[in-house]
Amino acid sequence: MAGIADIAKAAGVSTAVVSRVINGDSTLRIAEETRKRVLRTAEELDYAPNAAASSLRSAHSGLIAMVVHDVTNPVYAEILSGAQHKATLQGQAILISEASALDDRASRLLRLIGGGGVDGLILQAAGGVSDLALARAARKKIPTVLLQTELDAEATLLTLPDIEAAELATRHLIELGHTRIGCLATREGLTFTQNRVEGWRTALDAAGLEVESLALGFADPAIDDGRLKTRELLEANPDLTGLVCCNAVSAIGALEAAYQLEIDVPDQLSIVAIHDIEMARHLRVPLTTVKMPLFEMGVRAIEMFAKRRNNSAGRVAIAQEPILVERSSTRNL
Amino acid sequence: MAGIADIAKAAGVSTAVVSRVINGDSTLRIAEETRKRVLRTAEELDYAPNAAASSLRSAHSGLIAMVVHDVTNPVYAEILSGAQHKATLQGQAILISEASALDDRASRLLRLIGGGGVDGLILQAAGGVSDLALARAARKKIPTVLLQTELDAEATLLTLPDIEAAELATRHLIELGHTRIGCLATREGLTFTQNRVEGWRTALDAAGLEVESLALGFADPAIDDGRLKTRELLEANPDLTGLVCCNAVSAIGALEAAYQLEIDVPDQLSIVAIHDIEMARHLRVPLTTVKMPLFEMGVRAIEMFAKRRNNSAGRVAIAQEPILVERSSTRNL
DNA sequence: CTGTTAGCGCCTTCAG
DNA sequence: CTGAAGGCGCTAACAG
Repeated sequence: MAGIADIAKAAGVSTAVVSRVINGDSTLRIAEETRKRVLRTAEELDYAPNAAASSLRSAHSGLIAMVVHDVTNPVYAEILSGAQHKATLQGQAILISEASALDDRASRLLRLIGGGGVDGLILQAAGGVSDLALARAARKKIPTVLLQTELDAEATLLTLPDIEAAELATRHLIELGHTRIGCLATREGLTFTQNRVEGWRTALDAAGLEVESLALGFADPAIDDGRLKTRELLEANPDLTGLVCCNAVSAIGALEAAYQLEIDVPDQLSIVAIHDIEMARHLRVPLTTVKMPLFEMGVRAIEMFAKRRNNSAGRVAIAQEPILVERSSTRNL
Repeated sequence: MAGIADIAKAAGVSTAVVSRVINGDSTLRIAEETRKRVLRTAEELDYAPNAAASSLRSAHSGLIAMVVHDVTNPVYAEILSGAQHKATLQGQAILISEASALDDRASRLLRLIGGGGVDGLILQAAGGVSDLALARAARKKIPTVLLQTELDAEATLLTLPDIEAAELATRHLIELGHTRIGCLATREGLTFTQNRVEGWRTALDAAGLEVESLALGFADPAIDDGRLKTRELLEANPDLTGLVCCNAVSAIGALEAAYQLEIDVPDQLSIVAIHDIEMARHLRVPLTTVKMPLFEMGVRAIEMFAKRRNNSAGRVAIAQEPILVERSSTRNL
């Protein structure tokens, strides 16, 4: 395992020169020939800088940890995709983990977070599972980006245009002539849930429609929970003709629920979902969705760790507008 | 940022004791009281071991890199899920990356791989993009697990029961009375592609059916490529009544192709897919699939890095049997 | 049983 | 313009 010293010796220079050549130190004035020779020698000896030593010395690892609830969720996958893409461009790599991994006191990720092993932390927080990680991060001054959910004033909150998206979805149904429109929201109490519910309410209000408080349900972003909660919602409100699902995954469950209850979509019930995952168009009933800038969100999350160094906390809204993608799950009344 | 020295001083012991107490060194005989005190002091000072220093010294980082083609692919997500789960239990964390990230010479991941920054490498290799990473890994003696695809004798090859799965899928169609059964395989040339094609052939042979070589197509695990290649396959072989798709994602494309060609599934064409992703049951036509032990594969991949230390290369087959999950995309002729 | 000490491999002043 | 040297924080071997 060739080290910096070996190549210094082989090239007939000092270790300092090697280090600076390798790291492309621009303040270094050196004969072009020597530079070439150093590089060549490094290549020949198959030199690769030791990652641990380098981070020990430089105090940053080039690693960003991303903590999500369920690595299997296609919505998050889109975010990861953006994050991974941008991270690569910035010379960073991404550690992925489910929030449950933080429960274990001895979890590696927790140790990395505590011990400066990561340069940044992206948290898709909900429910409070990751509070521990967050607390540690804060104490250690690790730059943290919160995805969509407020948790702590120290971290940057990155948000999607939730209100707009929900309004757009609701308005679409209204324009199709629907007047009794329910909402299957995401988990209760989260910032973005509140915003989406607000968007739904606002759109109904603006159209002079009555907001039936019973027509609001909450489901986790899982197909089965979506199915269950939609079922309850539909049974409690048999007169609904439109449903805004705040998450595409739970919307799949909603479709399922309607199917089980023998409610035809879209003839008897129109459904719009927030998040335009790829599967949406291939479902039993191709889903009308509102496309959100998820990939972009991943990109922005990573960017935060590059740009920053100055402004830490605060909120950053992703400006890109949500877009309505009409498919077959909605129709005029 | 409290260090080991601070807590040693505060607790009135040496740094060595602190280190060993913190790391739970079982060979250390120490008064229970002292041990408690050290732990308490560490807690009070909010001590967290420095990750870089620790890996520098101990020569392992607790990081496993997993390289896949497309983080958005639900099949891989299942594998990641298993890997993440097991890694957490083993006190390791997972670095995720798309293979394209390795193209960049300066990519962090590549540097980690070269510079001993990761303890292991899991490669879902195909096409050769990741050869560079692999070569580096081999040179640096980083334990590597290849997922499904043979690339290099130095690495452990972890395989699914591909032949059995394809046989099972094909046999299912045969039992339903089909005699003209095509195969939409995965990318040409890969080990597991060959195995699945072999399974298809074997099953046909065993039933005394003719293998029409024209009825074999290859598609990448993407919906659109699946659609395209199925279309070609179907147009070249209009008499097919059954199709074995070697990948669930391309199978979605196959469904799409049939729909576009106005071929009814399952009335005119029965489709079985390998890999039982969650979406399969929610598709336009709920897909009959062969469930493979993907989660298990993730778990096993990670286990390799714990158990090993002795046997490096070789192949490991995941024994768990593939299971047929009947849904609506297949019917008797 | 506990403490002292010598690096792990690199980067970065500071002399030369 | 280049080389020598001191740690970064921790661990493992070796004294005491």
